[in-house]
Amino acid sequence: MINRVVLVGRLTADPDLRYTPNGVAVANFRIAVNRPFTNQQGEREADFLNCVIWRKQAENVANYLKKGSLAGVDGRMQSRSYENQEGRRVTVVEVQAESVQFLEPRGASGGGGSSQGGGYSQQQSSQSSGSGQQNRDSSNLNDDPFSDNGQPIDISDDDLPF
Amino acid sequence: MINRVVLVGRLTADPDLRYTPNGVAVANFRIAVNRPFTNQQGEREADFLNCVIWRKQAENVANYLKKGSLAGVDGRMQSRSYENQEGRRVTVVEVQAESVQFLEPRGASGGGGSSQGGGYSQQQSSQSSGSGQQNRDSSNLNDDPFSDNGQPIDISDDDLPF
Amino acid sequence: MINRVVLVGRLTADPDLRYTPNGVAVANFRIAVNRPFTNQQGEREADFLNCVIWRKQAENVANYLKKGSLAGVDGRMQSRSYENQEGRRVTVVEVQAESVQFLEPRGASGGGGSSQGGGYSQQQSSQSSGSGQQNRDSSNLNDDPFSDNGQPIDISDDDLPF
Amino acid sequence: MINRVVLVGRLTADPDLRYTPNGVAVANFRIAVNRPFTNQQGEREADFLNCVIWRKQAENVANYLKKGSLAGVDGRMQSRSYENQEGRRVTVVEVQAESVQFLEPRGASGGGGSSQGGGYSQQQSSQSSGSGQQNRDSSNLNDDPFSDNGQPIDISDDDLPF
DNA sequence: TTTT
DNA sequence: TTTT
Repeated sequence: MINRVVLVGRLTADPDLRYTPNGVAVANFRIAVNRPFTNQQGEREADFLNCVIWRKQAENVANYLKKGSLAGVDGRMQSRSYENQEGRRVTVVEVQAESVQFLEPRGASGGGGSSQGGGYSQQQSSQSSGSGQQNRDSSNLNDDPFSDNGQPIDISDDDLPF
Repeated sequence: MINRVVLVGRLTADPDLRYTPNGVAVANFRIAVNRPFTNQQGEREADFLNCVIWRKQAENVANYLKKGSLAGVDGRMQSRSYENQEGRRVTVVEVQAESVQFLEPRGASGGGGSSQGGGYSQQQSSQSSGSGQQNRDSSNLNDDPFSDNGQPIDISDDDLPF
Repeated sequence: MINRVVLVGRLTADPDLRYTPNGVAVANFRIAVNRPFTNQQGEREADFLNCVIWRKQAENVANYLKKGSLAGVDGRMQSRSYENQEGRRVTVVEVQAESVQFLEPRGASGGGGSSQGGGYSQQQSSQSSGSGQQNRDSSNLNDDPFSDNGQPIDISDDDLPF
Repeated sequence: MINRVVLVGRLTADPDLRYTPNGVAVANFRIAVNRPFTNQQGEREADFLNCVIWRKQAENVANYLKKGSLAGVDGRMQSRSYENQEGRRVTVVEVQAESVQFLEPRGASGGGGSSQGGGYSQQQSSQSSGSGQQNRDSSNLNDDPFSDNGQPIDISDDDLPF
């Protein structure tokens, strides 16, 4: 069924690169997309959208994008559901990116990040992309799957559909 | 900034139509979009995506779509953040639909719903669509903004950007 | 770079299935997409868009879609340029489909076509799809690449980027 | 019906701004979108797509974009058909842009153009955009509707659907 | 919690 | 919690 998302926005933080136990790279990043209209108070709001990308492109994203970088994303909307510590069922919606385009000119420093500059190149998914059933450690006190920085993720490669 | 979503899927339940205190119609509905690949167990999974549509189109959606109906949605991804009873900050991502296309042939009955059939017509947003800062009653025990069926929603029309 | 198209419309004719000399299937079809507004005369116009799809999906399209069928297309816009008999350079824009969704309910007969019914299934490109530099026979009197029905197409498989 | 296009690419020439007899601004521009794969010869090709935008945004495009500028386009595919001097019917496909995003950092000079720099701002269509039945002068020797620079276009405002 |  |  048709499921297509295209976004252009800026990273709100440096990307978070990890590896599955089998060595598959996966990067999470969040982009802020400014709305085309202002709210009742005359302020321009933004939407904050989590994105996931796999394999070689994940490493490229980690190497070339940082907080503040302008990037384009072409992918699919994906929903994922888990139970938090209060036993409440939480549904997370994120974008499974199939390709990411770096829109920062080469040598630009977009924000307060730490890595090297981008350069208008584009990453294309080899496969029609992945899945990302990130069955993170449920004993993790933090149930926001985008904030458990630091630890390796406990995805079995059996969960990956490629 | 570019923010574009196109989905085709089936309603998981009848749409939920409400009115703001000022009489603006707003419909919430969820669609299931089957993934183009199967998971490790060979099962075809789906993504469940919440959609919002405003005004005249909201009433059309409520009149012509029901549980099981096939529909196409063209819109934008929107994020919204609120605090639940545990004081935890929850971020909700939904699709602000700008237009909805009914893909059920006229007279078809897609599922177990209750309303009348669809018919391949399409609704187009007059304005570049709305917002949906649905600041629902915070005393509501249920903090899933898609499950507080029944009560009127307490959106001030001042919150609507059109 | 980002190049994304999503269409839902009806086939204006039966799909045209061919094979390259190396046996790669390619189907051309045209879909009519009704505009969301009416013109000055109050008539609803449509856009007529040529689409191309390769390999297994091409055969599925030929088998399950016919004139009048409702279909969804997810793909990329592609331009192609050739010289017509008058020596005039003509640019053709078509959609390279990466996936096609059949939106006709199983058993439905959409229009005046000839083949069997569709059925809500979807075809997904195995690769991030193809190209289609259809360097058709330039001695062909007809320089509309979508109307040279009948003859085999003279694409060398060397021209295919996969 | 669903008809959605999103592109990111670079202008192949300065935009062409004109006015209808009734004073409605319309800008034509062509963008080159690099393909995500290389051809048989290992070269990266591009698609060249004509875009049209109306009213206030047309003037912004003319003021802020020039040859070489990086831009994002969100719009619809539109087909238009006319007869050339040889009496041959020619179909043109172009993108009716609903919004254009300037992706060149402020002060950047993207290419060999002539006008001033862009600046990451975005133009949003007030209406769900326009049409563009650009019934150009049929006595014009050149039947490429994107190359008849210089003369005013003979669109009656009656042809505009807004 | 989920649609065919 | 957020980007320019």
